[in-house]
Amino acid sequence: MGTVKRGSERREDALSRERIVEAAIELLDDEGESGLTFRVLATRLATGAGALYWHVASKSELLIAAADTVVAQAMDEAPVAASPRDAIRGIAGKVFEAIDAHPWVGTQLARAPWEAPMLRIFERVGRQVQALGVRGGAQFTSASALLSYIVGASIQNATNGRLFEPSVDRVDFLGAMSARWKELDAHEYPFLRKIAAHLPRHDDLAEFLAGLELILTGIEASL
Amino acid sequence: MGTVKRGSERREDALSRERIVEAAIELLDDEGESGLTFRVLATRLATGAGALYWHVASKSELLIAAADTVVAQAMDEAPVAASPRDAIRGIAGKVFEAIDAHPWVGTQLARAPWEAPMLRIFERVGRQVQALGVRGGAQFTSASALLSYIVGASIQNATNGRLFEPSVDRVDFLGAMSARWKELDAHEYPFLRKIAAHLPRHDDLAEFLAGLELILTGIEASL
DNA sequence: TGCCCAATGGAACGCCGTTCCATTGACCGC
DNA sequence: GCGGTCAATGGAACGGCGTTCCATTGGGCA
Repeated sequence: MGTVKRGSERREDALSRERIVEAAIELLDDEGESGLTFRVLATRLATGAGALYWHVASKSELLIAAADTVVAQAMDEAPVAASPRDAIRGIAGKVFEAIDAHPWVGTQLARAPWEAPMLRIFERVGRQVQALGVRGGAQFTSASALLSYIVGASIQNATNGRLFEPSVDRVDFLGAMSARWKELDAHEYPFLRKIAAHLPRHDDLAEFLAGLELILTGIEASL
Repeated sequence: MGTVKRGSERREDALSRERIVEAAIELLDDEGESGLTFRVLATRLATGAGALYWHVASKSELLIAAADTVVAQAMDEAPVAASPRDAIRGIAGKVFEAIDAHPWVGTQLARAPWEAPMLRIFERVGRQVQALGVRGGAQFTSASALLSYIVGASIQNATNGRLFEPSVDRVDFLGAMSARWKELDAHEYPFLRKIAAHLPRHDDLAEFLAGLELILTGIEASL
């Protein structure tokens, strides 16, 4: 092929920011947050750790880029909806799904809440809040509340499957958690002890969406 | 003093789990999350890093204990209230305040959402949800939604003051953020660009409590 | 008084993120 | 075609981390 403006393609397998981010996402998914290491990443890309720094400034920048890629894709996949309320449900569901599939994205959003990935979600939610008929400063309030809930709840959910070995599945995890709650001090933790019984048969996504409805109802009630 | 059951007091300045956790909190507050190091902590306590492991199993256990101490104190300080709704406002406010004063607590809650500190908050919120008249499975849904919102929003707020140097204050931070939002792509980010103007004069705590009202309204509407 | 063992603290291990720099090899002007 | 230039590479080295190991200590009890 002819000349390309800058650097062009040295080799077919040349390093590039995209290839690095892609490999980082794979590694994070495979090995978890502690599995992402410049050395391991370099090995997977058949290069040296130093070379990565030509394309990526630091590990935290790489993490943000990785999270942004996942979030951007999730936002693109969010279904078009008839009503603003449905649109918000769709966006929330996609975020929940993305963080569930990539738990490290949740941690990342909590660590850097004002970076690109969070802004993407905020923008999408905000537009629908506008479409809902919310006016003025309440737009910020409502969109922020939705964002905080969506991300906060997704993070908590995603940790379910991450705490123990991958071999321990969700049902076992909830069973163990329920047992732990039942053993709490009766005087200090009456509420947790009482609802511990509900834990094993609760549906994460349904619970998440039910919580979302509460906020949506609150927003529409204050229109 | 006579004999004490176990180990007793070797010296007045003896190491103990409490003293270690206390020093860790100080260090985290002074230097931020990256400032907590077993070596630095040992130096502050005038001992060696290895000695700490006699009282504390690992760094992550220490972080949980530190966060739990802060959260427990915040919960103890939560005001008694006339109505359940006021009580929830009080609890939320204390959590917000605690995470604002100790941003590392927020990160910690996001990283380990099923540990003791989170359960403390869940219990307090859950009791008030019960008192509000919510029944059965909806208690879990409502309390979870409140918890996710309270913690999620507090984390986002706390990061405001942590991103840049301590010398950069809140107003400058919000101004810089607002400027960044105004420079976003006009086609991709219409909502953020529009509300960027509101950013510099928004009141964090008021905004947080306004978002809380949305959920409370939603909960009471579905009674 | 002497033993025991909880408690200590310093050294060492294997990682980490990051920096440095000698080397490569494709492109551009000649 | 040829040589110079410089973006890009990758391996070595640096300082610091969490954690482990172990020789040493010194207070309480038989």
